[in-house]
Amino acid sequence: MDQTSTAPMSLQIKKETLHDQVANRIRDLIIEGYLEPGSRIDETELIDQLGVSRTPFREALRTLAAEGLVVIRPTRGSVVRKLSGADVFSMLEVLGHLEKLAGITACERASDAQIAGMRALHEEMIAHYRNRDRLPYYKLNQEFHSRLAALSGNETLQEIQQNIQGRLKRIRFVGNGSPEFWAAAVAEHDEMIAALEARDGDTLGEVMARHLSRTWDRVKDSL
Amino acid sequence: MDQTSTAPMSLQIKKETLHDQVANRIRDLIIEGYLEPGSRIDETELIDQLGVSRTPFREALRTLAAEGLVVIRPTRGSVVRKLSGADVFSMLEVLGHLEKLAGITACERASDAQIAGMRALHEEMIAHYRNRDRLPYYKLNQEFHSRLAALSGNETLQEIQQNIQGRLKRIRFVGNGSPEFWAAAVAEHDEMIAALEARDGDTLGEVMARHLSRTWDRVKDSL
DNA sequence: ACCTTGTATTTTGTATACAGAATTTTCAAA
DNA sequence: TTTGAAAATTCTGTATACAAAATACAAGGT
Repeated sequence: MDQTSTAPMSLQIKKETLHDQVANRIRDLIIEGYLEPGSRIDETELIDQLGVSRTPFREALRTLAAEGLVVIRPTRGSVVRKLSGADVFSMLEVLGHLEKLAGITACERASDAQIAGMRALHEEMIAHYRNRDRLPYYKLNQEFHSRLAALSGNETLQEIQQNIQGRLKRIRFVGNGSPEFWAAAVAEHDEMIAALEARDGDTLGEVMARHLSRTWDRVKDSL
Repeated sequence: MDQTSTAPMSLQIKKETLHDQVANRIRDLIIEGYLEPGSRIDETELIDQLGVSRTPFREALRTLAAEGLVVIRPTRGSVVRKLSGADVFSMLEVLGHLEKLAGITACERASDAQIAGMRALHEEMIAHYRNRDRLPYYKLNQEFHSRLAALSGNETLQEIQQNIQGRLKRIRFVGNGSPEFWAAAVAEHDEMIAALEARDGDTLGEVMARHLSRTWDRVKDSL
């Protein structure tokens, strides 16, 4: 996750199995919109587009189902999960509380170096914001929130945050909002960094929660 | 969930696919301790014990892996996931905050009938407690927490609560604690019901959080 | 025309076969 | 005995084959 850290990284050559590759590929296809929410997943078609057999493909589907990205209807095929407004709201509600918790614990548990790293990331984001580079900003934004979750030191929190973030990626990507929303988001990130540097957990938690409930405003119309 | 409700129930015959059955079966085997945490899962052996072929079996394994109950090490077989103390702590920390949220929102969103249902369930639990019937109490306890999560009206919260609860089942079952712990747990449930009936979200949330952090005390020595 | 019923086609679920890794065993040399 | 390499065996990953179910389609009846 943190390539620049000094922690000893495993040199293990990662051999990714086919089903993992397939799962990753399908995830991307969903996020990038090639597979539309609600649409049926044509096994035969995707299989020979990907050039794999059914076995790894189906295993991948089951993984994605467990992650909540697709829905498998027994004997009736699979569908890209379509999120209702209520679904998204509920996810953001949970995510808000989770990130609030992450913020509070991060203030207690993070090292100074880690906090400095967050500041650096934030500056990078601001640079992209100044140039109005949406995609790179978007990507760093994902990382910003992931890293903050990591600073909580709570692996379960991280895992769940990752999962929900994954489910929402598509929607956030589409409903990336107006210039004003963007500016507000940047301002909120500013507050977060300040609170984190001051190790003011309550404030950070409060900002995180607010940030997430704003996200709902930013996104809700594109449903 | 509520079989006695007056809502029209679907008459659909539920056809469970083999891999779902297998996944459920393996889940039970893990919870009941036939498959020990950390032990390798012998594919060949389990396959002919269950009387299924490898395909549904492997699909089931991948589901369980996504749920966090087993770990699949590429080309080196699968293992029942063994939770470290830190794992359990992190899960309970998250679960505590989630259930706190559930409590707060339940006070806002639950109907009087639903609250009465919780009271009834609580009375049942007390009856089991008086008779020192551990297993039935344990089962209703799971339901108590699930139902409370349901009252939040937040599906994502429910889903995640379910998932974490599932991962912890085995451990909770083993470390079911001393009589004093049990009595304390019952007392806490008492507080919860009272707060819920008073629709006092803050108090309920506070009790939920406390209850979960006590759970850590109840369980931590059995790791 | 529209619904029904039976048939063909497609699609899904499961079993099995095969290839390539990893593990275990064997056996010889230090 | 211990060590190391090679062979044998057992497992895992993937492809494919077959069966059962669902869907699409067509013919016949109302």
